[in-house]
Amino acid sequence: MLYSSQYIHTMKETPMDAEAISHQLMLRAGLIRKISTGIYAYLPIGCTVLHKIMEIVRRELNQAGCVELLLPALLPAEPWKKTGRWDLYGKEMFKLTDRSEREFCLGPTHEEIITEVVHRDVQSYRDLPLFLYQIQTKYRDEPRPRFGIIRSKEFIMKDLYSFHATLPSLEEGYHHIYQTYHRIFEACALQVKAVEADNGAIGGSFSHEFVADSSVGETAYALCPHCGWASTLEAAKTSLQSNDPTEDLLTKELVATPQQKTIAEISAFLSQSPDKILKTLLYQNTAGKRFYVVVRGSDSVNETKLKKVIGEEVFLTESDPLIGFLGPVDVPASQIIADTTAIKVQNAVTGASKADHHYLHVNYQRDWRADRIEDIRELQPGDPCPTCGAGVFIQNGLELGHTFLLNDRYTKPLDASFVNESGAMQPMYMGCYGIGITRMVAAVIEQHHDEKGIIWPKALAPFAFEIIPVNITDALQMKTAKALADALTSAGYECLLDDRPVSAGVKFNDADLIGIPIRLVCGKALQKGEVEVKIRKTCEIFTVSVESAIPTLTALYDKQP
RNA sequence: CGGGGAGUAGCUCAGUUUGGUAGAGCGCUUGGUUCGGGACCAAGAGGUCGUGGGUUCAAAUCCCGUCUCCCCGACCA
Repeated sequence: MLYSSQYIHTMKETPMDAEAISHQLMLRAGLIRKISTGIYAYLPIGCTVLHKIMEIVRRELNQAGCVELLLPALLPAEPWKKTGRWDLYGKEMFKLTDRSEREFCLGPTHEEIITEVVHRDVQSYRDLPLFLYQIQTKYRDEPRPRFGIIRSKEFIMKDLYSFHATLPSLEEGYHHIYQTYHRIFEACALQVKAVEADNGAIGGSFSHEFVADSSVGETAYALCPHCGWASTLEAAKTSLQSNDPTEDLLTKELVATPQQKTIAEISAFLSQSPDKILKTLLYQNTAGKRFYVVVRGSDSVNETKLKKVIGEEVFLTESDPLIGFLGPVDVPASQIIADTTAIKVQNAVTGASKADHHYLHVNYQRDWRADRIEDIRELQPGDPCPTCGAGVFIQNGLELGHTFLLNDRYTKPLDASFVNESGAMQPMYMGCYGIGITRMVAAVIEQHHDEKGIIWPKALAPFAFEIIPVNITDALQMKTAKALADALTSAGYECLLDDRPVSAGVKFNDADLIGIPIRLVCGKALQKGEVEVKIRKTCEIFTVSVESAIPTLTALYDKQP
């Protein structure tokens, strides 16, 4: 393939509005172009990489017994209404109507529609289990798209759905896909961890996120260095035990704390450490019902955990005049949700529900009670690992895949039932498993680049070899370059021959930017009958004779990661 | 949704304070000299200064509206 007949437009300067390294490199190397916020076009070499990823995903899934199909991107509203997600999905869903005012959405995900399809065709347990997947563009109206294709309004996802006759079959299928996912990421040279996760809006019982190490990750998760346990903060149970020695319970005391609203201020003003302070947060549901949420001053509430406990959407109230001086004393226990650690704080400091005042020496049972005592605090670095007790780390990563057990969350409302072995009707058990294909491109670049540009792992490289005749007016250089390209191509390797009439430096820098694994230079060494070989990843350079080049190069390529 | 910043040539940006004929570098075109790490010389092309209105003899510049884009935050009492 001649460079001049390809469509590769590199940029010397980094576009101002690109933050993440992968975003900058994709723009500079000419893989993508921005069309609008969160919407990108894939230029030919970006498109090639995308296809390589899709092929790996297909190969591994097909090998694992999954079957590909293609669902529409434009979806009717009815099934979404049946499962309640037409409203639940909220503003993230692109909704539209056709000319006769029928309601549709651009699919943000496809549980409903696949369930409808399967429901029509599958009537017997003999047809189960079933693993169906598609590679399809998804549409989500993200509140804040960012980092190029990492968080965008339109993206390509591989979504797989499994259907089962029994729960054990579902769990077996889940683990099967879990293993397959590790193989997929490994085949794409991605370092990925499986992390216990929250099920999110999709519903279900347990779940994992597959998270890539990345500096631009938006998924915070806890990791145990000792046993390897990992969990997103939204799902992480905290097993912190308060082992304070028992103190004498002192008499509750009202103190003036003018203008001292934050934990930091009160901690300084009263010389109390934050973990001796009770923080009271006021939440309300959409109907305006109040919830007083109590955690230690040193802790934060994880709202995902809180919402799960409450069982509905709640919002932090910011307008109450007593904010800064709220406390659980004298609040009915039915309105209080306390964290498990909060009730153990003895002789605590807390707001007095009176402006500019706090109480000292407040104690659970005696001074306040909560009807609900739950794990709602966010895990903090150094907290004990729930499985082995070692101190956990917290780090960020980039979510590439997510697996869920959905049970009958969708099959029941959509009436996707089958006749089981004993002849009875029952809803199918369902699992769902996604991989962000477009996001993987960015993740690979995040993990494989240097200051000069991208370093493609060979499984994803748009070309295996890049051949550079230093001077295209030199007949010997061009002839040799073309001969090498032809030989490598007929041996089954994709080659890019940079035939542009530009200076050597331009070609070298573009080659480094684009990141083809092996570069061949036909230049001054040709006088000795040699071509120069550069390995992009290691920057190692050596020469080989033209005659022995092909076997040497193919052997070298086959050894590349 | 809240806050901050920015829209001037394909890209990066200057010019705006203090109103007076539209600028630079890179890129692009043509010719020549170069030819192993983003070469040089010469000649060119390219912008209704995001957009609508207002003030003024005169607006990229001042005022009001509007659109788009980027960043940060999305509330821890």
